[in-house]
Amino acid sequence: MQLENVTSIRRGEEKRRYEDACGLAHALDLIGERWAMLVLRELAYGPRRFSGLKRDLTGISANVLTQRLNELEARGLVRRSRLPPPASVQVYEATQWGLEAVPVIARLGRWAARSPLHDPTLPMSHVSIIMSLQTLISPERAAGVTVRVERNEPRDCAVTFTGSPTAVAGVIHGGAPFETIQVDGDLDLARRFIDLFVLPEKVEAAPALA
Amino acid sequence: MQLENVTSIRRGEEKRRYEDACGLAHALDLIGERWAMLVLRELAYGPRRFSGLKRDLTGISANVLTQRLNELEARGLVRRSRLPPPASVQVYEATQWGLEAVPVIARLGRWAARSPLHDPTLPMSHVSIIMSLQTLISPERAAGVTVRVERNEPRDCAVTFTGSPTAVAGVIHGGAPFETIQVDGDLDLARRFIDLFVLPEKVEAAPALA
DNA sequence: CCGTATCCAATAAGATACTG
DNA sequence: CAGTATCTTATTGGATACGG
Repeated sequence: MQLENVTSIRRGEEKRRYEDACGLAHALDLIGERWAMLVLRELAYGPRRFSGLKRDLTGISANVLTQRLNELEARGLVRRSRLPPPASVQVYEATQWGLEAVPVIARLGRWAARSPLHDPTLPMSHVSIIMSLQTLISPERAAGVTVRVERNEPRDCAVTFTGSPTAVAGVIHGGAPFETIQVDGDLDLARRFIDLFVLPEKVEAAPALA
Repeated sequence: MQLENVTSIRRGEEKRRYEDACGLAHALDLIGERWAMLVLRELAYGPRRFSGLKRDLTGISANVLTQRLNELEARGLVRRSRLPPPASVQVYEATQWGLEAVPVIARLGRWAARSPLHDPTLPMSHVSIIMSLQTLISPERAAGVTVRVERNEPRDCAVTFTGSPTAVAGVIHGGAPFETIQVDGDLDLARRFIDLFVLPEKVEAAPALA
């Protein structure tokens, strides 16, 4: 009985930490658990509801999502808040500091895109495709252009790309024809927009097994 | 029997992946397992032997280290090689692509150093303190200075800092007095060297529990 | 609909002993 | 030294049930 209590208390407090002063080890103590960085990714462009997170994080179970959100909140990366009436629903949003990790994990994604094992045909979340616009933009090609990325209702758009995230990614990053999704507005501008983004060069396949 | 075979085959092949085209998700498929990024960190400045890795990755067990190294090798991040005679020992070294992840995970470490939960008094590896010199250098204060970081025997050094990684970190990053370690050579240069490094500002403590 | 809690099965991690 | 083998424990995921 006593021992069981001790165990359960410890479980909540210390979990499985790296006992290491290295900043990276601490980063992994903070956001190294399974799904944690992906939860943060989903919060990159503003507050989200539980059900939306669950839907977009394909494969996560409700109890794990609850646990990750609680941990991130306790560690100061995520805050619960309530949308103003009439919505009045509870949402989760990243704190300022939590948002500062986003460009770093985005660069991690850019690094991984060079992997020969990367499969871009898998489903992806809405946030992922948006984030890819920030990480895959070519500084040279975008010289003189200011690209601002935000989540919003489309208003007065010169061009809109409409479709599933995977299909839109296929057009913007994979060179798929416009017909595979819905592209409205200035098609020439659309083509110039797409040209701003360049996939990083693939690494040669691993020598041994895949 | 048949089913067991299928299970064991699958275990080796697919493990527990995120089925997500997002680059970040793939990065976590590659180096998201426990210890993987820390193994990569240890390889950041050159090849290492198994026993050295095991010693510096405090708390890792031999079987997990073996598994991580095999996975990283299969994924093209790490290569086994053999030191030239007379050493002739087997070592692990990061591939070019693997090394490209290092600055990214280093930035993750810098981000985490802002955490109020970070405890710099914990033990740290030799690699960690070296890496901190790259991540915590202040561009302003180091303007005009070229800092090159490498692993090597000390040769013709104007200043040397000798001590445990934690103690050296205490002097360089924590403002501890020189007497806590061994500092040889030009003490004034040592002081100017230390001034190049600035810890990032702490975030205010998390509101709820720690 | 928005979560939270609980139970169960599958895996990953940790501890330890052991072998070439 | 460089790992394997084995056993135990912890975490994860899936299903489902439950309260607001």
